[in-house]
Amino acid sequence: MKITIADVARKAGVSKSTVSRILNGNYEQNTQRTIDKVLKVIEEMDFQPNALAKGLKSNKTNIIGIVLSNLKNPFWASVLEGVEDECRSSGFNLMICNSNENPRVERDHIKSFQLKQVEGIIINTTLGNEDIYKDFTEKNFPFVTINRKIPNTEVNGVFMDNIEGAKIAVQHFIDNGLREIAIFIYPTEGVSPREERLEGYRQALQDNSLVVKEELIKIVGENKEIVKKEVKNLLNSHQKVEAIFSTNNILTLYVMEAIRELGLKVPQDIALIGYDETVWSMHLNPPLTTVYQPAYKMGELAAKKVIELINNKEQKIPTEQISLLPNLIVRQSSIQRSQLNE
Amino acid sequence: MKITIADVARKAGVSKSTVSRILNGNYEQNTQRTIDKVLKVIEEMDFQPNALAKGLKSNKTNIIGIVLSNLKNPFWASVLEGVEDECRSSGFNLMICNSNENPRVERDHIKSFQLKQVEGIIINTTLGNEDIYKDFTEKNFPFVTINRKIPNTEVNGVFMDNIEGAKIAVQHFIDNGLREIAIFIYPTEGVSPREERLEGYRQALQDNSLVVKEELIKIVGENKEIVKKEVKNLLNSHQKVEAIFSTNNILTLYVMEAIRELGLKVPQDIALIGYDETVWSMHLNPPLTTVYQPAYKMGELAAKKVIELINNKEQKIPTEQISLLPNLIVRQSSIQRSQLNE
DNA sequence: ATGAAAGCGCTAACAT
DNA sequence: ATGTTAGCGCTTTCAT
Repeated sequence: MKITIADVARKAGVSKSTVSRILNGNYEQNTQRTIDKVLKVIEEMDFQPNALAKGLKSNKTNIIGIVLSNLKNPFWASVLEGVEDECRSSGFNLMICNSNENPRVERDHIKSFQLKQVEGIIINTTLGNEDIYKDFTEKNFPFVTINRKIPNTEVNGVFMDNIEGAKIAVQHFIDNGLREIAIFIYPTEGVSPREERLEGYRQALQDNSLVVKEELIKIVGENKEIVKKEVKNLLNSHQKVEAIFSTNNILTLYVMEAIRELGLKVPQDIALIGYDETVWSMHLNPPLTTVYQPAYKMGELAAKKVIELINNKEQKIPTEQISLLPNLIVRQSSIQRSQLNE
Repeated sequence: MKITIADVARKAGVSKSTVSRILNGNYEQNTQRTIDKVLKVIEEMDFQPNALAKGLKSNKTNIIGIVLSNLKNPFWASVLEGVEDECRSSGFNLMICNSNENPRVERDHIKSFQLKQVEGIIINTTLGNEDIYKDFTEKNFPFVTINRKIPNTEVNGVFMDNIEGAKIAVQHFIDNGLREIAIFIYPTEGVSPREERLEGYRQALQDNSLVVKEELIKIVGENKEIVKKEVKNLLNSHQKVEAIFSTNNILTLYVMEAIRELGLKVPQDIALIGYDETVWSMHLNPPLTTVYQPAYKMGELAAKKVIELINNKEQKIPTEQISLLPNLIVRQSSIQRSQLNE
């Protein structure tokens, strides 16, 4: 049933080695006649070399594994696209799985990738398996983390500069004359992008000699109703709040809904900036100012890095942390009426 | 460096066969002592069986491949999640790639999957490689299409009932007293979901004895500005239009933007229904009525189907087409003021 | 209850 | 310029 290299060799009247050589482009020493003959037979028989056998022998599978923690967030779709494109253009296949933020699941997936002999792994870590990451790095196994930093561990990674991202958002508010700026953020829990966004928020205020008011820092979960309640409480309190910096794309939708339900207008009553540019940002009412993160680029660079590591396994390449700069996409949600009319 | 079954055998003082048996749960005829001993050594050495060798020998890789055509659309993220979950719980790994709607790329990916000996393939076809699909089906190779139907070809597939989806949307308009209903749709180009949505639109009108007005059928490309121009032309013409059925989630955002720019209100001036429920639908202003499609379910069922085919390769299972029903999520965008005040 | 040995399909060192 | 041969790490039949 399945055609092997031996079948081709027999039919072409040559040895398996010759077929193998030609298959792999080691033409140098072959007669053009032989090459043509073998190629013709391969074509005729529609021969498909078995990558398993090849991989077993050569220790190269041309497979990269990626572990994501959340497929639903469009941010990750872009990252995945970047990784996929890069893999494709470099001739690698991509194995994907979803840890769903569960370290146990992540661990299983990594093990499974190893059994399958993937040549490298890209991961958005759940921060529960540092021992594995450390082990990989020590063993020189091609491994790249994305998005989340791993504390106290020198591994290859591609990250966003989240401090900067928060700073440009808050600075933009300040530049527009807003001073009472609240931040909505998920519990940081050691997740570096969250910690950094909060840190960036603080820094931006301090850089402008403004005091950081703890009551304007709203740490919220993913429950929509609770988020909305927090927004309403904040805006109804005697706290003066002029602007909200919402640090997650879905969270921002909840915030807007709450504001709308209060009968308040963005940006006239309250200015708003969201984190992560999405397809819908510009279509919200009003169009939303967002911190754009180069997600596709992050995926692409991560893939490039693993591939570089794979192609240079002999050399011990020093670990590298790449940091990508976000930028602000200014729309109406963040600009007060006075500016709007200029 | 790498530990093999031979190393384990040596250390445990047994043969490779014994280790292999125990590894694969063929305990029946082994002494408990041997089992324990071998298991202990496996544990101690942290032995990881090489799936390549296993696959080469056993002709089973436990890998499924999926070819998607568009990673960015959140609809596909849900599908992917369904596929991934099902694969995981059934012990399969998932290889993913993106055809980007390009049949040539799709073809390359499929070839590549075959070389890697994937045991089954799930695909959202670009409709350019029917020969391959037919071939797979004839050869009894586990193969399932999703979302798009392949004309004149009996292959396994999981689809949405797009005729029904369009009908419930249009019927909802009609039930609310709206008669002049326009549809915005991408060029059908043989893509079954588009054809069916258009068909469903026509049927719904006819079922209610309304005439289908060709000038209310707007076939548009993906260019935002052109879409907006079309919307404006339509609403500014002396055509009476009471409602718009927008058949794609991104398209709907463009439509809304154009309406807003015209100074018209949804739903008072023009009612609107979009296709595909998304995270942002409920947060638009006004909240958008959408046709919800069970995307996760589609992914899950497709994966279940390939796995079923994989596990029963001997039997020729007749091809099956599964159709999933969408349903309408009613929000304010589709309900005219009169209803709103009830 | 366990072991020996052949072989899955390929590559590569060595031989010619 | 091409062929021979010995594995890669595993499974599995056949022996014992």
